[in-house]
Amino acid sequence: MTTPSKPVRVRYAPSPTGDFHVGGARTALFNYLFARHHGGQFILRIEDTDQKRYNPQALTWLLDGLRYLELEWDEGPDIGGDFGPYTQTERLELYQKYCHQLIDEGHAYRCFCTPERLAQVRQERQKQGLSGYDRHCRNLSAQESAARADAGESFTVRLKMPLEGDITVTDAIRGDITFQFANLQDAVIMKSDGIPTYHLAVVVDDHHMQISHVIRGDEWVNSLPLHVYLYRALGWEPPVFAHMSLILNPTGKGKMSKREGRAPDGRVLPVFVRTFQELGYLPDALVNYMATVGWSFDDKTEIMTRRELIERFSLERVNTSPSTWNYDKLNHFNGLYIRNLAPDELADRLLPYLHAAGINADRDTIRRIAPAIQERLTVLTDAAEWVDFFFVDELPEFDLNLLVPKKMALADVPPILRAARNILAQAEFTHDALDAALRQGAKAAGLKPGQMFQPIRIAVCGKKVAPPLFNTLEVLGRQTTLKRLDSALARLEK
RNA sequence: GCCCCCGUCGUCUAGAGGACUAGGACACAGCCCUUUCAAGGCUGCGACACGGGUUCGAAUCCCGUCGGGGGCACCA
Repeated sequence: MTTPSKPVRVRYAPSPTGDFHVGGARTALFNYLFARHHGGQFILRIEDTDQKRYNPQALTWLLDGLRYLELEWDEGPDIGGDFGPYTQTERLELYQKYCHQLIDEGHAYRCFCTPERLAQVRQERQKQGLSGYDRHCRNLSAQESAARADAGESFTVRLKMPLEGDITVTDAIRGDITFQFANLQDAVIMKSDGIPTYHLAVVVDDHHMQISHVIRGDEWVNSLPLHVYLYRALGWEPPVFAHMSLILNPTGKGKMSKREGRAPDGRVLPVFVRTFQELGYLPDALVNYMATVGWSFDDKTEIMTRRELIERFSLERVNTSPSTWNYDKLNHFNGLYIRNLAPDELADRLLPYLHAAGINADRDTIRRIAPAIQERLTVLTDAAEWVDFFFVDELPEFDLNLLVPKKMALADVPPILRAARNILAQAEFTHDALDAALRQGAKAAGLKPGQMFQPIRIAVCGKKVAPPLFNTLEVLGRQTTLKRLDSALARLEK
C-alpha cells in the first residue's frame, strides 16, 4: 500500500463489558500492525457509554491481555496522550456540544417517544416487514421540541437521515459499498440520560483524535452509512474505513463464541486472551497465528516474526471472507515457537507455569531438563506432566504392570531391574555414559535395549510417557534413581 | 422478513483472463527414524458451491440460484 498522506493514527476501541476475546485481540493486532507498518500511532480508547453492561474487571483484562500480546499502545487511558481523555464517559461534554449543533442545524431531532411506544411500533412494523422506528417525532417544530425539553420531558436525540437516495462508501478492504437511505433508520445518537450512543461518540472521538483509518470488525459495516452521514452533517472529513471479516466458531455455527467450550475430547477451547495466556501460549505464536487468520503475505510464508509481520502487513491483503479459528494450527504454531526458544528462555517461561501447577520446581533442574521436553510441548502448561516426578520424594503408586516390556511377563521384571540397578550403581551419570552402559547391559542380559529401558523408565518416572531416559536419569541423579529402582523392586517382591 | 458482506482441499490460505495437471500450511493416512512420547524427513488423500452468460480462452469478469456470515436497540 502506498503510504497515506496524512499521519497514520489508528485505534482499538473496545467496550469494557466483558473478557478480552481473541476476536477483539485480532482487531487490535491488525490495527497495531498497520500503525507500526506506517510508522503511525496505535491508540487505545475505552468506549464505555453503555453504563448497563459495564464490567469493572474488563479494563484490567484488556490491558493485561494487550500487554501479554505485547501490542503496546502509544496513547490510552492509562498513559494519556495529546488527544485525551481516552475514556468516553470523560468526554461527555464534547458529545453534548455536537449533539446540540446537530439539532440546531436540523440534522438531528429530539424524540419523545417512550420505550414502550418504541417497542410496540417495532413489533407492528416487523409484521409489515419493516424494521425500527416510525419517525414519529421527526417533524416536531423546533418550538414544540424545545418547549417539551424545557418542561423536563424525557427525550433521546435521533439523526435525521435523508429519506431517499443512496450513499456509497469505499472500504479499504472491500471496495465500494452502497446503501439506500430508504432502508436506514433515524438512529438514536444521544440517550435520554445524556450519554451518547456509540455512533455519535465514535465519530466525534475519531475526528478529534485525528484517526486516519478505522479498522474494525465486519459487524460495523451496517452502521457505515450512518457514520459517514454523521461526518457529513458535522462537516468533517471521514477517515478511511476498513472492515475485517469476523472469526467463525470452529464448532457449530456463527461467529466465534463468547464462551469457552470444550472439544469432544474434553480439551478447553479458549476464546479469551487470558485463557490462552494461562494455558501457556507464547505471545509471538498467538500473534503470528492471529495474523494469518484473514490475512496472508504470500502463497507460502506463514511463520513470521513480529518485525516481519509489521514489515509485510497491508490492508490490501486482508481477506474479505470470514474464517474459522483453527486450534490445531495454533497449537502447531505454538509448538514451533516453543522449539525455537533458547533453553534458558524456555526454563524462565516454564517456571511460573510449573509453580502454578503446584510443582515445587527449581530453575536449575528445569533448565537442565528443558531441552529434553522442549520438542514435546504444545503449550507451556504441558510441561507439568513431563517433569512432575523430578520434584517429589516418593513417586505416587503406579500400576506394576506398566513395568512389563512388550511380550514379557511381570516375573521377568525383577531380574531386569536388578541388572539395571547394578549398572546404574556404578555408571557415570551423564547422558552418553548412561546410554553406553545401559545398552551394553541390555546386550549382556540378552535383552533388546527397549526391554531394559522400559522398566527403568517406569520405575523412575512412574509413568509410561516421559522425557528421554538418559536425560531423565542424568538430571535425577544416581541417588534418586537407585532409590526408585529399589522401591519398585520392593513393591514387586511383596 | 428487510438490508449489507462473503463463497478455492475438512480448516487457514495463494490465485487479480492464458504461467493451473490449481501452489503452501494445519489436520488426516502410510513409510522412514526411534528407549516411551514427541520432533523431524518422505509419500499420499483432498478444493475452484451450482447454473447461465462474456471471451479464442474463466477459479479469476457479469447475472441468477443455493449456501455461509453480519446487521436491523435509549448495546457496543
